[in-house]
This record gives sequence, C-alpha cells and structure tokens, in this order.
Amino acid sequence: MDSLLEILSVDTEAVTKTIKKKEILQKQGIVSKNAFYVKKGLIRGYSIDEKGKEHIFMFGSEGWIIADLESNVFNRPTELYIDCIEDGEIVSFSLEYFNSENLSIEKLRKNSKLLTRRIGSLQRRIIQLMSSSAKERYKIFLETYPHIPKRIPQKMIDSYLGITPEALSKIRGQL
Amino acid sequence: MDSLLEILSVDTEAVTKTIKKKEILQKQGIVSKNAFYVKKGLIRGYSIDEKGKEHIFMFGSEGWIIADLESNVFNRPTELYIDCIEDGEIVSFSLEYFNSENLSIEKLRKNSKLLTRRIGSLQRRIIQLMSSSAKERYKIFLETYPHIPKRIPQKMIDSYLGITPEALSKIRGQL
DNA sequence: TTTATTTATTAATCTAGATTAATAGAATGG
DNA sequence: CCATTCTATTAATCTAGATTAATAAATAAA
Repeated sequence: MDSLLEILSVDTEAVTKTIKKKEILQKQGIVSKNAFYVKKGLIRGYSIDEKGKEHIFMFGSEGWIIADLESNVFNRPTELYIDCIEDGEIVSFSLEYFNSENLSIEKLRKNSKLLTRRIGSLQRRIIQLMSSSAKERYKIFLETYPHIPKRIPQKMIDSYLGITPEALSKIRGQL
Repeated sequence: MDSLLEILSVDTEAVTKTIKKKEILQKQGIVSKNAFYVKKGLIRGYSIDEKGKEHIFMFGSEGWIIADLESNVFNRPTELYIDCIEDGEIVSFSLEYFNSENLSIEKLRKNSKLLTRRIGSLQRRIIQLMSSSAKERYKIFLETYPHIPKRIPQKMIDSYLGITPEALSKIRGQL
C-alpha cells in the first residue's frame, strides 16, 4: 500500500494534516470529491439512514484510503460521512487526481491495481452479507481484521456487521 | 462504457466469442484470471455457498464487465461462477491486461474511471443490504435496473437480493 | 472527585424472512 | 406431442435478529 503514498507525493494539491479523534472529514451532503489516505490512525466511512442508524461500510487504518466515491456515480445526494476514530495523520487529496495529467503511466498502473483489489474485497463483503449469519460474519471480521477490534468500540463492529448492539452482545456471549 | 471496448481493441490477447445461454464462462475453483466484457447478451457473476445456494453479486448486460477479481485478492479458492443468461457475444481477456505495458496512459486513465465507478456502486449495494428491507431492496432494484427484470427468471432476482423465492413472491403480492 | 453521558449486557417480546411442503404453471427435451 | 424438470405461488410453521426496556459498567466532562 505504500506505493500509493508514492503516487500522492507527486500531487501538489495533496495536503498532509493531523487529525483528532471524532474529527469529521466528510459530512453528509457536502459532496467534496475528496479522498483520504491514512498515514497514521484510524478512520471510518459510514452512512446514516432515515431512522438515524449508522452503517459503517469500511474502516481505514494505516495505508488505506476512504473516499466518497458514491457521489461520483449517482447524482442523488449521498448520506456519506467520514470521520476519525483515533488521533493520527492523513493525506487529503482530490479524487480527480487519479485521472490527472500529472500521473505517470507507472503510477496509474499501481493505482489500477489498488482499485481492483478494493473491488475484490467489496464483492466478497456483499456475498458475505447475503450468505452468512451474523455470527459467521463476526468471526470472519475478527479473522480478516484482527488488529481493528482492539481499537474501536463494539458498537462500531455491529454497525459494520449490519446488526444491533444487542445481537452482537448475544453472539459474543455464545463464543 | 464503449471506451472500454476501445481499450480492449489494443489487446492482442482479447478474444471475441459468441456465447450460448447457460454456457459457463468461469467455474468455481478454476482460477482463470479472466475478465468478460459483454458486447451483446446478458451474463451473471455468482457464488455458491456450502448449502448449495446461489448468490448473484452482479448482472452484466451490454457494456459491462464481470471478472473473478476475488481470486486476485484472497488466496483461498473462491466459489466464483460466471455464466450466460442469454445468447450473445463477449470479449474475453486477461485481467493482467489492465496493468500491461501496452496500455496507453489515456486508456489506463479511462480504465481507472470505470473501476472507480464500480467501487461506488458496490459500496452502495453494501449499505443497502445493511439498511434496507427486502421490499425496499426489490423496489430499488427495479428502479436501478429497469431493463433487467424482463430478461431474467424471478429466481435470479431473489438470488441477487439475497432472499428466498418465497419471500420475493410474497413481496410481489404486496405491491 | 462527582455527575452526566455514552457503551455494553441481559431478558422479554415481536417480526421479517427462512424453512418446509404442497400445488400449479412454464419451459425444456426427447 | 407428452413427459420431465424447472419455476412461481400460497400457506403453515419456525427462527435469527430486531425492538423495547431496564441495568450496569465505562468514559467523559465538570
């Protein structure tokens, strides 16, 4: 993933900044076409539905990017938030940059690979949501991201799994 | 999406071939790193779980690509299938190609944009699975892909929505 | 430190959707 | 064409996980 940092180093627009826990990087409605690369710390991307419930679609730890890609695809305003779970450091840059003139062929290629990888993992998550029980999904989460659970409150795990705090608590009691 | 066809036209390895309904393009286990661009017809990508249940993660109509990106990301063998719903014509090419030397910067850039768009739509699907009821998801599916339902049997819709045929039948009765 | 707020657990209900089963209507193949 | 297999519907149960509510434990704030 450090190859990405390399790509970004060419972007004159990219800004490195320190972040504080609970700081909001991307608010709902405000369709800033920004992406956030995590150098240090932990951030999350989530949406809030009509009932006010949060749904985390991904965590971003060191080396990951979170971006509001949705607003690029659909014209309807998305309810996308990105905020910080830990103090840390991020690189903020424009999504446009991925297609900019400045990017060398080599960097575009690396970037392509990163995007492909992410598609693979999103696809897997979809299949998982459709075919696995909450308990199975929880176990897979623990295996796939063993370093994350220690760093976040439990309610963020249930929000990621798509279940209620009560349900996760019950599952944990069973294991 | 026709920009992609353009990209592929440079790939000397890409093969155009006619496909027959029910023809299997990608079998479980066989980790061919192939991608399939649909020129004409309709294909689908799906997995089969331990209980033998099919889970369609996407349909590919004219202009779309379906590929086994998963096997690129995870080493464990994926249960990924790709097969044909209608007779048609596809372009089959290696995933490696996306990162190949032959690709011009211009084409890489276009390709990047396509990948980004797909990430956006996968992300939306995940949030939908977590926050919407089966009925809501069905309605969204009809709105988002109005041309697909006419071309597929209902059981493929329920498989895409992640519910049983019985549940979909009930929902349809309610609408 | 004390108080207030947020987070996690436990338990009692409730419900969307799964499962099972039986039937009828398409589609497919010989 | 008929026979077989696949697809869709309806109805009766069942269950995973939601909802509601009450309490305890942990954090944050004052």
